[in-house]
Amino acid sequence: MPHILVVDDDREIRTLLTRFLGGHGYRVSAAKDGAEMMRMFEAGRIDLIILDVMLPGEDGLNLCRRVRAGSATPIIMLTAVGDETDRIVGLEMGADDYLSKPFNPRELLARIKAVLRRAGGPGAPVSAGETTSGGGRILAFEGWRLDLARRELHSPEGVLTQLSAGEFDLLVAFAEHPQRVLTRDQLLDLARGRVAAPFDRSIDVQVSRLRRKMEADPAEPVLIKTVRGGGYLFSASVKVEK
Amino acid sequence: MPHILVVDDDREIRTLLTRFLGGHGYRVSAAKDGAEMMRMFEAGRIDLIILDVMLPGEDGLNLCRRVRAGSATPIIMLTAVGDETDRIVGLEMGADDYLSKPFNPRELLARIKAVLRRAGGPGAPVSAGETTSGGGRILAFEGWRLDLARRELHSPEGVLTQLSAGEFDLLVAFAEHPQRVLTRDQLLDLARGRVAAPFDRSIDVQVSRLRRKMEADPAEPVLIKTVRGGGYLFSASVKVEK
DNA sequence: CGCAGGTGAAACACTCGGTTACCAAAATCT
DNA sequence: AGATTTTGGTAACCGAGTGTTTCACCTGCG
Repeated sequence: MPHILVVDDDREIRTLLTRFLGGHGYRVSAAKDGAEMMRMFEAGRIDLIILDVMLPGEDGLNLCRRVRAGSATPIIMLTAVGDETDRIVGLEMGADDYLSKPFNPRELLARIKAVLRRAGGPGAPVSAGETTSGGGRILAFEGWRLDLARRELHSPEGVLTQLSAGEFDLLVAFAEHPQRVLTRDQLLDLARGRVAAPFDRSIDVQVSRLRRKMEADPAEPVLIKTVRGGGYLFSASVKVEK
Repeated sequence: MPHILVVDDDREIRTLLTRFLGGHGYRVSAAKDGAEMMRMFEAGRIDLIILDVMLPGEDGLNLCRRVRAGSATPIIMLTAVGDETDRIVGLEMGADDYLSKPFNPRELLARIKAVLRRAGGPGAPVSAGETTSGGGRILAFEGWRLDLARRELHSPEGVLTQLSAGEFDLLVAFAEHPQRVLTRDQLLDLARGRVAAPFDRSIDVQVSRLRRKMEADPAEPVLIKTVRGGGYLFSASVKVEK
């Protein structure tokens, strides 16, 4: 069930889209401005953002660029009618598609499907002459290199470090939200896409396993710090490479 | 008398096309969704499919792919006006032509004739799993070369590696969707054109056989990685050569 | 100083995936 | 056609990965 984040300052449009997309099998969250959007984007696992260009405060184009700086999450921009300029700038900023207001909901649905299909679906085979580099990002921190496309972790010495699927997913969750305290709930959502059961300790165990593989001294963790009563914190600064 | 299958959820378009094409010497059947379409397609001998992209339930692009998995029957896609994305994806999925709505019936007629002429030459030989447009493509990755036309795999050392038909199809499915987690369902659909039975382990076994032939150390696979709870991932980047 | 809640770690249980063996269907060879 | 080989799928076993439980320990507090 893809999770869509709708960003628009018009309350009516937000409720309309929430209801419409919800009725078509999507999980929908809504934000009314950039600040709210970034908070939600960093907290939950978002599969696609529908982003109005005209927003109070920071505008949509800027937000688009900021999201793109650290993530390949698909973005569909909503532009004012016939505003060619916004459309072009939007695509340059890295938006995946655009739609001018007022729009036909069915058309929005079609674009959402198309964009999601391109981004992660089974379709979209490689086209001739291209090297595939879809979401080929590499996250680099403290000498480590985390290759999201190949699902590989390379140590500072350059050796391939074997991680289990769960360990890898958890590390990605950390590396995509560095220098922030993440609760066990958030980590569970980001890495496993599920919510915590009472007395759920699985994240603790996985953190411990990650530390054993990555920390010089697992008893004195440097990369993944414990925040008592809060959760865990990934302390390295992360650079997005590709 | 060629038999055309029209697939569109709009009743008006169906009757319009049925009457129009019928009047021009074609036998026409109509379906309102994917399920109906597949039923008719499998029941009768269909010479050409006219397929709307936007459909209730399974969408046109998916249907196109499913038909292509087991047949070379020509397909003309109907896309929403100016939807470049759908058009491109549609052609990648193996559609033979596209037309954006609303269209001129005479233009549709011209395209039908053209497509049938191209397809229905001397017998139109089909090999399952082959994409129509991608005649002589070679997919290259990590030194390996996968020749789709000859159905041959050459190792980095240049030696011909023997693969069974099923192994070859599965490898093609992987190489056409690199660096993406593919579920067993998707792989079964892509490589075999069928859906998974409960407790279906056939993909696992085929993956194991592929690894034995291609991985330096099958116990620590580098090319085809396992994503526990998710499926498999082809981790090499692929270049299309011809 | 004792207590309560929080965390790390070891041990265990359960699930999932890799692999082998085997069988039936299909292809190939006499 | 019949025999033989190849191939693909199923069943079964085993090991790896993941979550739960438990206990020890630590920290902060009364």
